[in-house]
Amino acid sequence: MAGPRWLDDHQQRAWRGHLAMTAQLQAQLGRRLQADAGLSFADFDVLVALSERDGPLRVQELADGLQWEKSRLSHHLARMQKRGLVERQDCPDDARGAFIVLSADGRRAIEQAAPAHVEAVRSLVFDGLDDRQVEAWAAISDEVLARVERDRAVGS
Amino acid sequence: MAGPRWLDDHQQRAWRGHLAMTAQLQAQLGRRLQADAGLSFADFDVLVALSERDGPLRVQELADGLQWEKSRLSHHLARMQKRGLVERQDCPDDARGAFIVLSADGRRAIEQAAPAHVEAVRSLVFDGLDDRQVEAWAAISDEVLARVERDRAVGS
DNA sequence: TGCTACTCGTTGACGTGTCATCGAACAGGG
DNA sequence: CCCTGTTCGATGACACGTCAACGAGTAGCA
Repeated sequence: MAGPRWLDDHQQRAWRGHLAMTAQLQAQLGRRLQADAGLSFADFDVLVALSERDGPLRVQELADGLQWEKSRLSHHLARMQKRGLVERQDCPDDARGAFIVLSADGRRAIEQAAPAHVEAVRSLVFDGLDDRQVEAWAAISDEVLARVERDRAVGS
Repeated sequence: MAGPRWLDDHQQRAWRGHLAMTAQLQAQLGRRLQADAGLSFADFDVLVALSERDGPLRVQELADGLQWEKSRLSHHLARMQKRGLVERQDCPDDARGAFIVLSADGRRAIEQAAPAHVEAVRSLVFDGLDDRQVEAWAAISDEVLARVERDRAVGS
């Protein structure tokens, strides 16, 4: 069972803690969002991205901003459109392309969902952490993200 | 757009960093696992749980250990059984129940996959963090996890 | 024994994510 | 203008996760 370079006890503990925490936190935030506003976590991310840069957005731009694969976004937008959360407009510059805009319902949904979601993030996460921990957390995430992206670039 | 109790800049930065990091890290580890051993992240978790407590395991025990919903586990075990990674035995004590055991292929798969996976976790995560950061990370995860579980208990 | 209530694990329906692939449209060089 | 290669976004097939519901078995109690 012992390969070379196993994890030491502290690393093991941190890693298992991270896995458990992310899974449970994600699930709980998702459940709340669903109960409060009928939105999934993914819906929320799309709506936030659309409302931040208000106005039509190309599918590819949206995918870049969300760091989603284009096919995932295409499927998701189709479902959201069917529910009336977003609308498509065709793109005069490029006949292949499509613009995505928030519908009135979509805007209503995000504006209604956001306060409760932010409050949930605050109460589940930040109310338990002091400033030093928040800084440390950001630094850790940045470091790991940088490594993952380097690795992704190499592997491709 | 300004509800009561928004996130401050540091919190915002930490939160977005966390979301991006977890998404990318999970995806990258999953891709590697898939490429190296033909396993998904979920397969890996199940196989680890089965190999840690060597021998037959009741479905519910497995679900508790993994913190998975029983239906998710049932679906997943069906797929893994179809691929020959696990086997079922019936349970003499309780005719409703089922025992799950690692198959020979399953054991081979986990033993082959584990070293590369651990090495990936090390190189993507822990090689970039010092001891103090690892401790801080574990403390943060524990604190958030405790809050989520309290919240989950209340809400139900 | 017979009744009720509960637990075990499975199932079906449905939303979601990934991969490979597609047709259509663009871009640039002959 | 045509040809070639690329990009845009959509699609089909399939793996995955959740919810509600189910049948079968168990436990408690009269």
